[in-house]
Amino acid sequence: MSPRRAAGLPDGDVSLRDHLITAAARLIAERGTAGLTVRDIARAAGVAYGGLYNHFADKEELLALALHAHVRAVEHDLGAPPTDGTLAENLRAFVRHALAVHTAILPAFAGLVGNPDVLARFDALPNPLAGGRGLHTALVDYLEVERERGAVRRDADLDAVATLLIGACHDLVLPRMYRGVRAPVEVPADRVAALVATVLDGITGPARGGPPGRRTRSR
Amino acid sequence: MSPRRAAGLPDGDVSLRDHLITAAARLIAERGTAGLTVRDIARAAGVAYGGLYNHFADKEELLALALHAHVRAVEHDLGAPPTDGTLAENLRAFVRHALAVHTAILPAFAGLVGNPDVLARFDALPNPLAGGRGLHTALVDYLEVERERGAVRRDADLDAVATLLIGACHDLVLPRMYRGVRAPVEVPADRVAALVATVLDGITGPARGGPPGRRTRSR
Amino acid sequence: MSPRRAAGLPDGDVSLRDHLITAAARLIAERGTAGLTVRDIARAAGVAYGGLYNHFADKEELLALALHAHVRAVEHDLGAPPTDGTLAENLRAFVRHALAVHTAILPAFAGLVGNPDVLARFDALPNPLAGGRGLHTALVDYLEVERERGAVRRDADLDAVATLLIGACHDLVLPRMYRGVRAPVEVPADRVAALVATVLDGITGPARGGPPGRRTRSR
Amino acid sequence: MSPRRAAGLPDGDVSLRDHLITAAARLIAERGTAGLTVRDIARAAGVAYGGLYNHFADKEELLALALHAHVRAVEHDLGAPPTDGTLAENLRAFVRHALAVHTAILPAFAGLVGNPDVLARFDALPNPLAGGRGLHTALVDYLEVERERGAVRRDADLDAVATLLIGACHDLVLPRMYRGVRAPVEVPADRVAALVATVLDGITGPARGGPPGRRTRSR
DNA sequence: GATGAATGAGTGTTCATTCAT
DNA sequence: AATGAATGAACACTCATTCAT
Repeated sequence: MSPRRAAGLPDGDVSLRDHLITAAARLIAERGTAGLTVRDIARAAGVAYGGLYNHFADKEELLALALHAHVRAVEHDLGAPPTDGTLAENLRAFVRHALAVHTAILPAFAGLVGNPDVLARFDALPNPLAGGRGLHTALVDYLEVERERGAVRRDADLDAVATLLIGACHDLVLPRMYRGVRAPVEVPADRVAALVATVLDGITGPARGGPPGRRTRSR
Repeated sequence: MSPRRAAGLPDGDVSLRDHLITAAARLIAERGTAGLTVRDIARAAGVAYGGLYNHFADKEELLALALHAHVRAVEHDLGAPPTDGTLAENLRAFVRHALAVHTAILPAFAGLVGNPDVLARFDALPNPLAGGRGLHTALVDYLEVERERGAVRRDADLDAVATLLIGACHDLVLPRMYRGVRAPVEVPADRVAALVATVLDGITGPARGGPPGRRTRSR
Repeated sequence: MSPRRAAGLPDGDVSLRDHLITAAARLIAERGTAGLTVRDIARAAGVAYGGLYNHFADKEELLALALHAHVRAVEHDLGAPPTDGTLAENLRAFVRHALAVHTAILPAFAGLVGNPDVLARFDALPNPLAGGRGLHTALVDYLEVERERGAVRRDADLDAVATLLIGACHDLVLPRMYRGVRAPVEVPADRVAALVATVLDGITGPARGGPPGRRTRSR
Repeated sequence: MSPRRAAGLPDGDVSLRDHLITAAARLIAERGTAGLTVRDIARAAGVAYGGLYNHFADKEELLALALHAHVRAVEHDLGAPPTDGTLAENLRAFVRHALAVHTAILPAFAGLVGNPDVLARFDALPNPLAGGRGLHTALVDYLEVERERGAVRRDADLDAVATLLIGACHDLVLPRMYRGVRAPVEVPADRVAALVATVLDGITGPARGGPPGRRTRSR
């Protein structure tokens, strides 16, 4: 006599625990974490909400795990940005990648500010992004390869580059999030190119080669 | 002839309306906007919560105004970053300024994701940052002056610079916020310098002058 | 030094007390008593709501007086039904009159069920309808005159007639009120005629003179 | 397998939903609908108020159902008026029945003026009175039978008769309701008889047979 | 007397969590 | 183990009434 199987459980070897995490992650992807209730999650999973507490200490634990699953799902869906082009091409692809990642992920995190519980538990899990390394480290690693190849100056601060480029993605995504927009960011190609060109060429000294970045636009 | 004075009102020429906004702004500074209730605000103001509705249409209106007041208070406390040094010095000061601003302000905004009402009303108020121009525009404006002076290349994309530097501040502040840390960010001076140097000098081409940025650190 | 004059008080020799009663009566006429607040009344009077308590013990007292004023206003506006036609004509006019009175008055009373205070105080005031006699007594009085003239049988129970005809008006008005309709009842003339004819002629015995009442309609 | 049982639930096969409806109906019977709160209802049911929302969309839905239950209970308790006597006897019984029905039911409905929601939802339910037909239709139907039998004149307006008799019940009950009296109306038998006699015999023409109605009384 | 801001009990409703079944 | 009704603290908001001015 095995115990009863939950109603909404799909066939196959899936535990209710994993099923709930998956369902919650899907909801997070669709609506962010703000205003998510345990009833919502159980309904999305096709399962009774009380049983949730057989598998998780509380809502926070489930959310932390679902958040993790969501981030992994986003990474899986987006794949890794290509590294087989020129340095500039690769960085532009990386920026587009990071924009997509942040669009998908920030609403999930933002809903949890003031819920340090969930975020603390999330931190205890391995950083899921870029194979456990995080976008930042992934970018630094890539740049190190380029530096070995001589494409990047020896004295370049690769950590700063990562902070600048990934930060720029935050800056482009955040205002949309505040307005509740969930659609993917449509950053024009020339904006992405300008970010990369600025980091590659700097803004001082004699004019550099390559197509010039656009002139200043007022926001 | 005048109506009764609220119990918790400080001495002096302060309306309850302003007192409530101030109290709410203080709470926002201390705890962010997440989970803030009208009773919390009234208690912090030492005042009955019902009276709030004599002065504001609803909680959202008060929050939008308090958010505005909070941002203004932050800006007032921090002052404007200096612009009388070298380009690099000024940009480093700006980055430190933006870091402080974001540390103080992001938790307030992040708690409002999924509450587009408040943000919409906030948007209807004049942008309080940098004399109504916002940090981004302020930075672009400053850089335009430097470009006029010839300190910045003519083809530099100043909008991209602003996005990169302000974005970097987001990137440095966000992880702390997720951990619920409210203390000011302590970004080492050399990290700030590296960000600015990267933007000024780029990372390709022959080595530039000035003190070299630190070599790559893994996070 | 006379005391200050209330802001919204019209010119002339009107006390704030009367002004408030009038304003409240007007609101009752427009919206019934359900959901009426002291703020509504004071705003309608253009006067501070606190001062209300200088003139009335509480909201209930004001409502009772306003109700009374409203009923008197309705009676004044509608005038007395004519009594110079035939018996049937006069009764039809009376029914139309009573329908108008009830349309105007029932919403005021219905909103007060479960507020016995107000109704008790209203009862303590003289019955305003039909010169203090009420519709019922007015109708009985009129019928007594007709009986003296021989138009009505000696053994007729005039009290019963009044209850039947006035009651019929209730029955026609009530369902509309439940649906929140405030527009005047549009009872077709033949329905009014049928009510009067039924009371005059009865429904048994040999056919009577006069135009026959309509046949049964299913409602 | 089954969920927990509510604390205040009586033994036997009763769902909390039905229990709440019953409790609310009892409260309506005792106090009318005016001023009824969800907490009142839950307390009367011996149950936590939050659970109400597991079974009803909102207070209005519960009230509409409770109102319906109340009306059905009243009808059930009173039974159907007999129709096996003479025409006059049957009508007198009907009037007594309608008086009892209105005494029990009017306070419930009157408390809902200005709450059209509840009444709209009540209307969507089948009319519970007289087997779904309503008192008015029931009376008309009965009178049609009598007309077939020749006890009522062919040209009688049966709809008018129903409006007069049922309206008279309103008229007798309403003033008591305004005074908050909830006890059954004690209308003397001769008053009921006079109403019926008036409708049957009219008040004009030669004296009719049967015991004469009482002479006029001033109220 | 007049003012209207201040007060706080009370309202309908939500939702994480418990627990009898 | 799974169920979902039951629970009640918490929420935003209303409004009759008070009272310093």
